[in-house]
Amino acid sequence: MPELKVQHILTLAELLAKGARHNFVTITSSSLGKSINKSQQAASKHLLELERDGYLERIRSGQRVSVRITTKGHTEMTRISAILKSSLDSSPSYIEFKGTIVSGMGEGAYYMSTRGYEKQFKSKLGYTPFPGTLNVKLKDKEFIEAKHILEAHLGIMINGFSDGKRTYGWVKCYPAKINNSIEAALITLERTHHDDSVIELISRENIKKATKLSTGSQISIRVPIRSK
Amino acid sequence: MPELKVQHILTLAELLAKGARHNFVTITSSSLGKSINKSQQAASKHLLELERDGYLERIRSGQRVSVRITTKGHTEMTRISAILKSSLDSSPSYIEFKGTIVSGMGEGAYYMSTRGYEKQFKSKLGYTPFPGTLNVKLKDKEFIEAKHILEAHLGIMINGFSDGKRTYGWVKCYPAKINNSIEAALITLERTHHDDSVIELISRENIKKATKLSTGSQISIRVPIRSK
DNA sequence: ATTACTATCTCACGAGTAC
DNA sequence: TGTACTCGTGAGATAGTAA
Repeated sequence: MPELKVQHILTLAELLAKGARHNFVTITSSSLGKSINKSQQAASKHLLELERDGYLERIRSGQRVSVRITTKGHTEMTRISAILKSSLDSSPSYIEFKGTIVSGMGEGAYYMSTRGYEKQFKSKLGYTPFPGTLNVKLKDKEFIEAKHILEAHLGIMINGFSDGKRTYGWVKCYPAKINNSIEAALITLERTHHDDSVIELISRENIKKATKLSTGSQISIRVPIRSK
Repeated sequence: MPELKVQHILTLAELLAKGARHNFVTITSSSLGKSINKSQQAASKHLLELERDGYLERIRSGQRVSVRITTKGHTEMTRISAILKSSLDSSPSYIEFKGTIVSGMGEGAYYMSTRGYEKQFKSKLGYTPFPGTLNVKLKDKEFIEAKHILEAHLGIMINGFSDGKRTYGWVKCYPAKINNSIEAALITLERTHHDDSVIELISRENIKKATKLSTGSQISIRVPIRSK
């Protein structure tokens, strides 16, 4: 689609940067070559081809050669720049997980309702979660990998504590949306009893009840991330 | 400087557009090839090289291959996009002419102070120009060419008229700055008595007096243009 | 259906050089 | 100094094909 050759993009960018949009700019092929990290010959050929294809015009006054980008050249550069920019901007700002609900909300309940965690959830998450976790078995390798990527991002840290009898590890919370609607938090535990392919979620409500989802249901979890 | 190969830019852009910034996106080399207008083999090689150089990661689940752009890849694309954008934005928004003042302010005076022109100058330009024009002999071919480019842009049109005895052609005015300070207007005439290498300027004041410039002085004229 | 190898072709680049 | 030929080299593309 870009009928402008890829190799010429940087050359045009360089000329544009030198101000050749509206005015003729005097330039030598060797200086241009240095700017684009190519030889004098390559720069000369670029100019020749760009001129031939209508992306720039040249005027010679004896030795001096002046160059100006045509509207066509400018349009094309604008287009490419827009493609790049939009492909960068269109990146979704979330990490998505897909999998199926597994198990009950078994032993998670015990931990989640421990006093030491509950207080922190309330203050850092803004609510006291339903006592129990929703476990989701991830569908593919890529989601397991995504979990590692997620861990590189900042989450809400719930500190571990000890109640004298035993110690409880930290819990990291990542606010998330289930099926693009229910507010929840994906949690990672310092001491997990699951393997890598299972993630755990907590929420204000009993997720299964609130959503008619049950063991075996396919769900999607999206964790928004701030793309610095 | 871009250690990312130029040929890979569009490939990365395509993957980015498919959402591969944070999530693994499933893709085949032949579909990617179609997207970037290359062969399946070329797309495959691009993925291989981009992975080798750390711009993306791949995960295979049997036949399926999922791809995600790394931070390095994203950073590099952002950098290139910024280079392009800044080279487009940095374009000066004026057309510049350089030359030397010639002749006196001879016969222009007669026309400029004609009642039919004066009224229009006052209303369209905002002032009644000093009766006389400053003529500038352009220094180089590129400025003569720039004059033609200027003519493709919209100017302020002063209509021609007839006073019964004779007819007067239109005058097109382009507000300009002389030596980056004095407000003036470059004018082009329907019926000019100069050759292409001379431009005429009008101004509220007597330019020569106001600026200590005289015949033979080198001056610069900048005509701002709105880059649509 | 895939991916990715090998072989081949094309063309971008730089060296040398004419002008 | 300049630009821009020719020509040799190799990167990057495709065709064919194996797995």
